[in-house]
Amino acid sequence: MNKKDQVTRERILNEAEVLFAKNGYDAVSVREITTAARCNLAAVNYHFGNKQKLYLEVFRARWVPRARRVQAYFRESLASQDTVSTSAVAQALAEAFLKGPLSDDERQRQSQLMTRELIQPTEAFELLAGEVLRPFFKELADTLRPFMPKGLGNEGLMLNILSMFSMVIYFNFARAVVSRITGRDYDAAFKDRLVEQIVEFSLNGLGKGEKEGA
Amino acid sequence: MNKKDQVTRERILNEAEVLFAKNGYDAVSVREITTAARCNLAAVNYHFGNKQKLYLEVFRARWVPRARRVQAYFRESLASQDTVSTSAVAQALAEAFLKGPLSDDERQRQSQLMTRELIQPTEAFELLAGEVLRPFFKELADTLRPFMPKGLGNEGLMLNILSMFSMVIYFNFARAVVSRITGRDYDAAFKDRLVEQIVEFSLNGLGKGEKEGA
DNA sequence: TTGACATTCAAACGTTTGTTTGATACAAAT
DNA sequence: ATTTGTATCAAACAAACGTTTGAATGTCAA
Repeated sequence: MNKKDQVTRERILNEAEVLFAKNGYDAVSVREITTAARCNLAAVNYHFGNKQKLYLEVFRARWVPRARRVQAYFRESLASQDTVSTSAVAQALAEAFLKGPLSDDERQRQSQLMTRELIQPTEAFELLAGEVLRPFFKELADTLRPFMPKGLGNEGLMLNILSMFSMVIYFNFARAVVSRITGRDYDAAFKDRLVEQIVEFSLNGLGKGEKEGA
Repeated sequence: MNKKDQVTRERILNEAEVLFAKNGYDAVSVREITTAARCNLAAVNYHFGNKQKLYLEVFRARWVPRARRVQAYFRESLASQDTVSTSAVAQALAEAFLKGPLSDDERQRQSQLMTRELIQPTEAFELLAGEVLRPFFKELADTLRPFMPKGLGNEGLMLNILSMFSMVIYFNFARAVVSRITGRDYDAAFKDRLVEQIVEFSLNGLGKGEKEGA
């Protein structure tokens, strides 16, 4: 294995991720990928075996590590608080996903790749669910458990977490609708607004609390 | 235009909807569609011009009318209540989308088609957003407005509606994850549970209220 | 310098793709 | 019975697809 090889392999992975995220697996041809990566057509099969295995490797080598970075950001952001509370968890969660350690392009790719797997699971879904989502939800559950009402079972807690999660990923992947409905661009100010929205809604639902603090 | 023609055209639309929803535009071939519809390959181009126009017609002739049925169901369900309240709106919304007038297959197709357009808008997105989502959100906003805190602007109200909506569509399209995390099948009982979850979360967020009523 | 191995490359493989064509079948109107 | 218009069909089209091949190139150890 050469140095030049690594470079080509990496370039293919990068371009494949961008194209798969933007257009989906079937709409992207191996020729598109290799042209974007400025290498020969046969390079995909040489380095990855075939197109499907390249797609899987995008998740293994790119998506999962990035998801772990987001998770780590969430963990640290929570640890930096003096006291953990429900609102701190919601805040850290929303910030990690909507702002967090990823660039805006990375974030968009990440949620597009994930959402495609959620709609129509392939082999990559096992990676996504088993290595990232399930452990992360488990961690969230353990963190939130002490603050939940006694009567709330594990299923109820999980559903609450999924409810928060639904907002977080929705505001990431459905930008087209959100922009169209609110009439706002996805700039830094709007992302702040969305974090605020998710936190507030997670705490009080439809407005009961009139933003007493802050 | 013949009677037989209508039948073929309808069969193509039906099979196209099923396949586009399940596999996405690019993963479905015209041959697959015409084989499933038991007609000649050239029928798609004869009746619809080309594949892309067929895809668009699926939204025009199938998706939009179904979305209107869901909307109507929501409206009637709300009208049948003696008094409109925030919780009644949330209840009617969640029920319309998760149970509502559609069969389970229809519901799944509907949200898969929509979610694909949300991730990666095509020409069909204009139909979806302009003819269905925007007017529906407008209606929701007008209904909820009287119950919202005075300080809440139009943008805040819209974001609240989008937050509810995010849960509703998430619990529809991300069945794979939801099932995997909660360990439950999407049977009638679980859908009831999800409606309850969405209503409760929409009203109280993360649990502040310990389900005082009911 | 030679040999062994890893990587790139142009070219071709056999399929499958969306679309077009021209003949045929069928219905209703003249 | 003949004309007219519509719908279906098998067959073919060029283009694009994923993958394979075998030769060329580069790299490093012996």
